[in-house]
Amino acid sequence: MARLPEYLRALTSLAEAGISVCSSEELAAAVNVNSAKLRKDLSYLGSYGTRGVGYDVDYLRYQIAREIGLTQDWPVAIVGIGNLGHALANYSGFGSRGFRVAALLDAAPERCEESVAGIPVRSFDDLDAVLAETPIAIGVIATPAGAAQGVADRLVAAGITSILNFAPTTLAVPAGVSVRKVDLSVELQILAYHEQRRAGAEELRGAAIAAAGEEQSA
Amino acid sequence: MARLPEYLRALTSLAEAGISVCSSEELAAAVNVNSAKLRKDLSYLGSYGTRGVGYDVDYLRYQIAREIGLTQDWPVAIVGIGNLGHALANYSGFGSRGFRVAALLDAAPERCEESVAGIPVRSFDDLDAVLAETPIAIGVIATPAGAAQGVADRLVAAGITSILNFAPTTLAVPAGVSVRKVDLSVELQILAYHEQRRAGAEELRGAAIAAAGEEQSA
DNA sequence: CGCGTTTTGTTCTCACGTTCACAAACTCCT
DNA sequence: AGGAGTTTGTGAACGTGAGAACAAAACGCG
Repeated sequence: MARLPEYLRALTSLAEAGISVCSSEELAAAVNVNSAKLRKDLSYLGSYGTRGVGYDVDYLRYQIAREIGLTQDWPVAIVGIGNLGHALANYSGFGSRGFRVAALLDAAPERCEESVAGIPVRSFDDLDAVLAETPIAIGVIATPAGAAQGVADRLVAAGITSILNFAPTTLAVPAGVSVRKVDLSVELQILAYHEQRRAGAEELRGAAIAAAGEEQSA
Repeated sequence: MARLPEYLRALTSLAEAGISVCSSEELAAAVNVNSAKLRKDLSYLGSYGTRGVGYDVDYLRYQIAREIGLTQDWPVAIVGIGNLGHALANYSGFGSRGFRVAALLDAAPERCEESVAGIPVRSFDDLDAVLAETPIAIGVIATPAGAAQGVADRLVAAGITSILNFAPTTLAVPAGVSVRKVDLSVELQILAYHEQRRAGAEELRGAAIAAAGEEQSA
């Protein structure tokens, strides 16, 4: 389930606050979900709570981390070291959960600095050589939209089965390869849509009030 | 619907390729969705296709853009000009669709350069003053997790009703405020989960084959 | 002008996810 | 030890969204 990471983060917050036991109600409130849904999600990975008491924060944290696979190391390669690639390479939250930036690749490595965040930038053409040196589990595409599909194809051909795509394109990949997409522009458009609907509703309300006023005056 | 932006992008691609008419089947293939679902989505905003022919690319593009609200200007403020804030301010895809970075805010503006991408960085304490100078429709939070809720509260208090949150926290906001979340770490964890399941399935297959072999030999 | 072909718009069915509600189980207090 | 109060885990209803199938409509051709 896609909610497990959220639960995990909330549990980590609780643990840092010194709380060692919490109820499904409390945890659900922290993640803004229904408590029944949360309990069902947790029950899916086993009965790790005690009735009448709640969940042991640290124990549940470990169980969720194990379910997600965070007990192992996930080496990540970032392709495309532009503005976004830089920011991603420097992103501290990366390493905190078993994810490790193991390689930086760019079509034109001479264009950017030789190393970013202490990691050398290699040429994307050397992909196979890099993979031979260090295993890579997840490829992050931070290239312009035009290059994304080509990069994805080559990553898949090199044996990578998990891709996180920041380029504003829908990638076509064979079955058995997971792709997650992060798209700034889509999120903004969704916000704009709701914002516009709110504005439209307000106008309608205003018009209705005006019409009511006219009716009264008529 | 959250798929409209995807359709819009695919249509733009088609238009750039010089295609002026397309069927629901073609468009659906470009976005990796079922054609019936696509037709249903489009019919929700009116009957803009012609049976036996398909959809006029430019016309449909305009209709979707109008539905989303992209025919107007959406001024955006970015709060938190760290690594990510920099990258966002410089992100070119921002302006392409009616979104315009109208203000950059940071708790400590003296820490970063005076201006990023040609836009001056103001102090977040001057939020009200900035809003008085220039209208802001959408607030983008690119601060560390700890500061995010406080920033959100102040944005909401200042009258902003749409927030795009890049900080790894779930924000609590009053009803009537839209929040979209972009969370790198969650996406990676979802990928890791699937990757682990794939690895686990492979092991199980291997074990089953081994067991079958043992059975045969027994 | 009418028929066949193509493609939309829509209806119906189904499956999934969410929510409610309750029984089982555990703790605390007397 | 027993009962009251909590809280989990889960079975059943509910609503929503997805997919298949079909009717209506537009175009082209004879």
